[in-house]
Amino acid sequence: MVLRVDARANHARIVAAATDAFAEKGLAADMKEIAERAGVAVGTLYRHFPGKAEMLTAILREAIAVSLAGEEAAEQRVDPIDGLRALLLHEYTITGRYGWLQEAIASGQLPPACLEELRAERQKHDFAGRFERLLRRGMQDGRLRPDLDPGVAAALLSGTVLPWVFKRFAAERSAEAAADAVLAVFLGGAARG
Amino acid sequence: MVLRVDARANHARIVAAATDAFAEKGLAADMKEIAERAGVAVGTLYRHFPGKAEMLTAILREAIAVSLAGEEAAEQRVDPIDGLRALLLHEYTITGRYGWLQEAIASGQLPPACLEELRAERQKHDFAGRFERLLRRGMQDGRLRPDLDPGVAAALLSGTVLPWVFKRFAAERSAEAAADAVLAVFLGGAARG
Amino acid sequence: MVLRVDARANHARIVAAATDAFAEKGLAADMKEIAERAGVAVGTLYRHFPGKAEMLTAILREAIAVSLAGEEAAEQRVDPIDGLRALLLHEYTITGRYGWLQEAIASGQLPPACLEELRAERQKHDFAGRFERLLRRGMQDGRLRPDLDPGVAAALLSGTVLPWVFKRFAAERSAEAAADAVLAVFLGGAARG
Amino acid sequence: MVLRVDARANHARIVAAATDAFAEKGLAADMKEIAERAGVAVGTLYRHFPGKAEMLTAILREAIAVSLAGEEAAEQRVDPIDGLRALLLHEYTITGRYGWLQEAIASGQLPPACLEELRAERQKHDFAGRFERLLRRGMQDGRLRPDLDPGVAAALLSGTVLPWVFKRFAAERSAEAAADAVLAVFLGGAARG
DNA sequence: TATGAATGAGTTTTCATTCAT
DNA sequence: CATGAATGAAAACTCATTCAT
Repeated sequence: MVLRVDARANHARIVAAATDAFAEKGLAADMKEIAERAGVAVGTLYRHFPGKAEMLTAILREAIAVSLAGEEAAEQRVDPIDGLRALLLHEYTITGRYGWLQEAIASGQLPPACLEELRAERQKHDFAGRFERLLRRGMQDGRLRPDLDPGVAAALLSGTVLPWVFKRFAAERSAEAAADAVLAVFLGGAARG
Repeated sequence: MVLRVDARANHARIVAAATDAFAEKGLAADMKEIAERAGVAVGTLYRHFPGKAEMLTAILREAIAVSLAGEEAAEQRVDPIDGLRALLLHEYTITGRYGWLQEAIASGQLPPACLEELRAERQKHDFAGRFERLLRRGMQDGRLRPDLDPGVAAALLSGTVLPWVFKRFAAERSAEAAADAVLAVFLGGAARG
Repeated sequence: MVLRVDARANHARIVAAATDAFAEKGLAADMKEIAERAGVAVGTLYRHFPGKAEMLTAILREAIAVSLAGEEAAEQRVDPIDGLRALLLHEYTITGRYGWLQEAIASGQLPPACLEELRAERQKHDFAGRFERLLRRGMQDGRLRPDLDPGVAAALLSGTVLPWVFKRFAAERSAEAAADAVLAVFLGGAARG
Repeated sequence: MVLRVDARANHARIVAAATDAFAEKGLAADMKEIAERAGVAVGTLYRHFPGKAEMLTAILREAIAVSLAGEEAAEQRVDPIDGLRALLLHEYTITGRYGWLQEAIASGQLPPACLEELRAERQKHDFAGRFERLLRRGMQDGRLRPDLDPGVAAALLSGTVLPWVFKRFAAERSAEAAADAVLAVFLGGAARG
């Protein structure tokens, strides 16, 4: 029982350390560094995960779990525009921690094993899809222009979530302020009244 | 002197092969594979570049050169909205070839040597900054809302250029159609009239 | 902590194997061969030393340490002629193990890094200088001719220490006999009475 | 005919360049560098020599040829002490140019092919042996002590010829002065009176 | 069970040698 | 013939993974 608790704590420490390491160095971060950050020996990593790929899988799983709650909550908002705001806010909140994963997935650098195992869950996590669904609801509700192309509109919003873009425009803003500012431009348009 | 023609051709073949390989496999693409794609022996890579890092630098330099022409032309348009369209169009055109570099730079995975050598040129190439400048001009000209936040607006546009976003929304569109569609949403806003 | 014993043993085995390999093949001896001689895998060499140059540095350091004790003891002899004999004897004893290093240093083939780091210690180890100092003392003491050129005399003695010379004349002699024989000729001169 | 002259000149230039390069960098000097020093392309080296080993063989052959004349002349002197002086002088004169070869042979780093082909000639060139023969003659003539050990005495003299020793004691002396100084100590002995 | 040293396959890099021009 | 670009085997080095302690 006590051991279980210890092991569980170690597991969490390792996942956290690996998440940090990957965020800083990309997938090339090496096992030695992860072990050091976690304060354990390399061998210990292999007691908790069969290998690097599985460690990534675990992080991806965690990322998805963390995301899903917020994403689903956002999508369940009655008002689709509230939903968009909540979704942006949620993604901005986690982009610092998990943005690298987004990039790694996007650029096809994750070991295939990761992706296969998580195909189903990733589907659920696909936030660009969620933006699109919320946008469609907004169009049906009459809150958004009926002639909007939801794919394109989702692209505009979801691009702001990627770390490189986010870091740039939101460097000195709270996530809330960032979400509000993006939504203002997005809804109101840039063209003069 | 005569051989220079051959060597020059090989050089181009190597740069092209490396660009492809990096686009597909990321920076982890190995020298052997690059050589095979270029149809030369590994040693030949090292006759053309001192090492992998310098090869990357060369590609980055080429990418910047290719980008700059289009980016500067776009920025020189008299009408800032024409400029935005031209800039989007230009970036969409090259994102397939050089998007991975954008990501690699963004996520800090390039060898430091690359970045140091090209700091100045990268400044010039910074397209998010160009979006911002064009937007400011539009605001001064009265074509865009005076209360626009140009940083945020630039974020919306420049996010659509990143490969992951671009691939998604523009999969079945020409670059022109994509630019027009993005601009339409961006200028007109998503909210109902 | 416990493993340190193992690792320390391995470290010694590696240094010994490398010393042998370099003695036989010169600096061109390759890491694979050194690993085989030491009975470890190549990777293990790199756990103990950052690279080949540092391995050489370690051997050089060891060589100097081994040399210094004997050389300083020789120089401290009250009787400078005893000192010369002790110094010759000492150098003859280690020339089989470290002579190649002497040659490598002499012919400028060591990686610059080695030399830089050990410049100070090498100064102390400079045995030709020690011969000279002992000779000067002998001249002051009146044991050696006052008109001797100590640099030239040191050259005669220190030349016999180099592996190529030593192997030739001392092939079938003990180090003691060799030192005595050299000293006899050196002190007495070759000319007839 | 004209071409022959050209080719011969090139051959000489290459041998000279290679000799310089090996003297500076040791056997690790690379073909590219030799070609550059000779002012020809690498390919040209291979027109003149089948490979690096044969180039070394050629240099060794030249070194021996250059040495032999002087060494034989020295050995033919009527007075064996004149002979010793002439031999020292001769070796000091060429040690700057060919000393590295002496070291390379001594430390067994020459490709076996070199040595095999030149075994016979090397025998003749063996200057330590010549010192010994001259010393024996001096002993028979009564010019040198009858109880001298000629092998040991030869070691004392021949050690001074090796580049490392020679550079040290003869840095600021002419070859003549060096030979005289060495001979003075050698013949007169270092001991007082 | 945790540790960290050892392993060795896989990369990067070098350089003697070949060969198209 | 000379040239210098290309070749590829061999060396240096890295790092995920294993395993003795």
